[in-house]
Parts: sequence; structure tokens; C-alpha cells
Amino acid sequence: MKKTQYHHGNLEKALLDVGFQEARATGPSNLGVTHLAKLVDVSPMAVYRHFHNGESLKAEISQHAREELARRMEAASSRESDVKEKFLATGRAYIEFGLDEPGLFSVAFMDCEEQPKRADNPDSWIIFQDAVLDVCNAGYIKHSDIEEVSTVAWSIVHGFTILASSSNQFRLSSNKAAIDALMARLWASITCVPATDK
Amino acid sequence: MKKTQYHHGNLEKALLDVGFQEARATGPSNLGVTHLAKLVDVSPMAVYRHFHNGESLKAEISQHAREELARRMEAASSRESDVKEKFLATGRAYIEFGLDEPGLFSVAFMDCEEQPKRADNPDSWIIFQDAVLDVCNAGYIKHSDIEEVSTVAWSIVHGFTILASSSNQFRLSSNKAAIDALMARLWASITCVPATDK
DNA sequence: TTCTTTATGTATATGTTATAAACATTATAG
DNA sequence: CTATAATGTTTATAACATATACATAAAGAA
Repeated sequence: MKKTQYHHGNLEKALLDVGFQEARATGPSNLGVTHLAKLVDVSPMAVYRHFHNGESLKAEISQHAREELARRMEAASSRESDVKEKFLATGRAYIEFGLDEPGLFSVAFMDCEEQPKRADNPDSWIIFQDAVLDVCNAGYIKHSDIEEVSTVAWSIVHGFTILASSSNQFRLSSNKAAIDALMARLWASITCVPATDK
Repeated sequence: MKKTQYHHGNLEKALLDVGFQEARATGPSNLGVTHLAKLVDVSPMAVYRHFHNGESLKAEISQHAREELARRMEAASSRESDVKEKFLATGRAYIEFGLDEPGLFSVAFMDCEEQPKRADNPDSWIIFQDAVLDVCNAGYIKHSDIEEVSTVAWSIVHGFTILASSSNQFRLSSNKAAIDALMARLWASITCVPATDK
């Protein structure tokens, strides 16, 4: 089982793929240059022909994880037809992604300096905004509230996911019940907002 | 300016203090054993007399950051007298801590294996639960909803803070306006929850 | 005080990682 | 069918974490 070809074929994709798998399995901790190079059976320095440094490799893996999340959100949304249900399914998919794939989720939102941020790729922020736009067009909310509502929706869903999945935070009796309750209250927060008293 | 004493005096506290400062200044990236030892002008191995390994040192720094957050929440709450305002001030303090001290905030919630979790120290989860308990006792919500409401409150506030502070996520026109809106909707989500239709 | 023990630091060594520089091989375009 | 550009390897170097062995100082027993 030794080295048969000097050139790998498509090392860049291979590194991203194996990095994605590692992210899925163990989160951010095994995404080092040397480790990934070993998994692809290539010398560590070969990596630098395709990525400026280890951080940018991690950043791209992180981007891939975010794209996977976005894909699942869109898939979940497309399974529904009602606007409200589409919106809720989008949020629910986000949470379920975090709970089912804690490694990918934490890599998706780990802090790395430069995000690639390619406009052509799906992005959870855009997806939330689109879902909220539909909710708006269906008459549930005012047009001027779109950004505000998107912000709330993403915040609540993201916060819950992090606290429930990644770490040592709140312990809940039932995840499913907690998610149902959370989504109900999310819907409440965006539809029946009271007059800003004071 | 050379080494005058062989023994340091209180190295453990010195390491935690300088680690806290580094966390404040640059987040999780400069909390290594060697680096902190250098800042305290001590050999790297001295650190191991006080911490089992580098991870546990980081974990304690992280704990201190969480305690600082808790302290600010309690301070903000204590400045108000009305139950609702106390609750909202608690959440607002959380967000402001994240925005004012992004380094401390990201260290506070970075994932490290073992959290110390000393019961005698203040903790944001407990503080939220206490605030919600008061909201409950004031008649705003049902007693059976305490856990659910605490979960929502922490989720929304934590999610917003992370997305707004730590990373490259949503860009908002005005932070203050966004926070006001968020808190209004948080209050909405916990008070006027609609019948669980379906 | 002086001696012993324990706590606390240092020195040295090993293994891992990131990454630079120089060199090797292969693919591709004239 | 070569030059040259792309892609990999080898060989440093430097920063780390941390183990082992050793040094010093502080605290208590004699």
C-alpha cells in the first residue's frame, strides 16, 4: 500500500472532503494541516499549494459546513407548503442540524478570521431572511419589520442550538418538547408583538 | 530587571489574572501555557504546579469570564426595581457584555472539556432562571412555564450576542435599536404566547 | 537554631505542529 | 518535444505542551 502517484489528482477537494468528515466526527479539534495531510497520504507541505495556511483551510471547511446547514434548511422548507410551516421548518432544521451534527455545527460557527463568503452559495442568514420575506408577503408581519424579525429568528434558533448542542449548558428533559415550545414562542415573538410600552 | 525571587508569591492567581487580561484583549487565541508563563516571567513548567494541564487553565479562565458576565447581569438587575425591568436589564447586560467584551465573551463560552462548575459561583443560567422566577411570581407567566421561558430567554439573548459580537454574521444598522427591538420581542415571546394551534 | 519535608520553580528533553526554502516530478502549452 | 507552470517532497526552524530530574525556599520538628 505505498505511494503510487506523485501527483494526487485533486488534492484540494480531497482535503476539504476529509476535513468535512473530521469536522463531522470530532468538531474543530482535528483540522490541523499535518493531520489532514496524513489522512490523504500526502506530505504536510503539499497542503500549502492549495491553501494559504492552515487557517484558510479551516475557514473553507467551516464554509462547507455552513453550506450543508443551508442545504438542510432549504430541504426542510421545501417539504412544506404553508408559509408559516415553511418558516418553522426552516428554524427546526437549523436546530436539528446542530443536535444531529454537533461537530459540523461547531465548525460551521467557530471563529476563524476570514470567511470566504461567496455570494453564490446558500447561507443561513439569507435563508432566514427569505423565509421571513414570505411570512411578510403572506401578511403576518409588516414589511418594515423584516430585518428585525430575521434577527430575532436567527438569534433564538442559533442560541438554543449552541446551548443545547455544543456545550455543558442547560439540560432539558425532552429535546423534542423543548424545540416545539421554542418554535411556538418564536412564532409568538414575531407575530404578536405588543405596543412598545414604557 | 532580572529575576529577584525564586518563588513567585501567588502564581496561580497571577496566571488567572493575566489570562483574564489576555482573554479580554484577544479572546481565546493567547491562552497557551508558554505564553502566559512568559507574561508572568516564570518558566512554562511552573504552570503545572498549579494546573493539571493547559486545558484546565483555560477552563478556569473561561469560568472567570462567565463569573464576570454573571456579576454584570446582577449589577444591571439590581439597578432596577420593577420586575419586568429587572428581567430585561438582565438580558440587556448579557448582550452588552458580549458587545463590549467580545474577547471575554468568546472565552466564556468556548468549548473546553471540563467546566469547573462550582455551585457557589454565579452562573448566567441560574440568574436567568431567578429572573424568570420573579417574573412568574409577579403573575406574568405560569409557574409551569419557568423552564421553557428561561430557555427561550437565554437562547435569544445568547444567540444574538454571538451572532452580533463574535463573528462575521449579520450587520445591523444600529446595535442599540436592534437590542431594543430584540428585548421587546423577547418579552412578547414569553408573555403573549398564543394557544398551541395545529 | 538547624534539619527535614513539602511546595514551588527551573533545566532539559521529547514529541507535535505550522510553515519557510530548496528541490523533484509531472502536466501542459508552445 | 521541450520549457515552464503546477504540484509534491525533503529538510529546516520555531513555537508549543508536557514529562523527568533537579534546585530552592518555606514551614515545622528537633
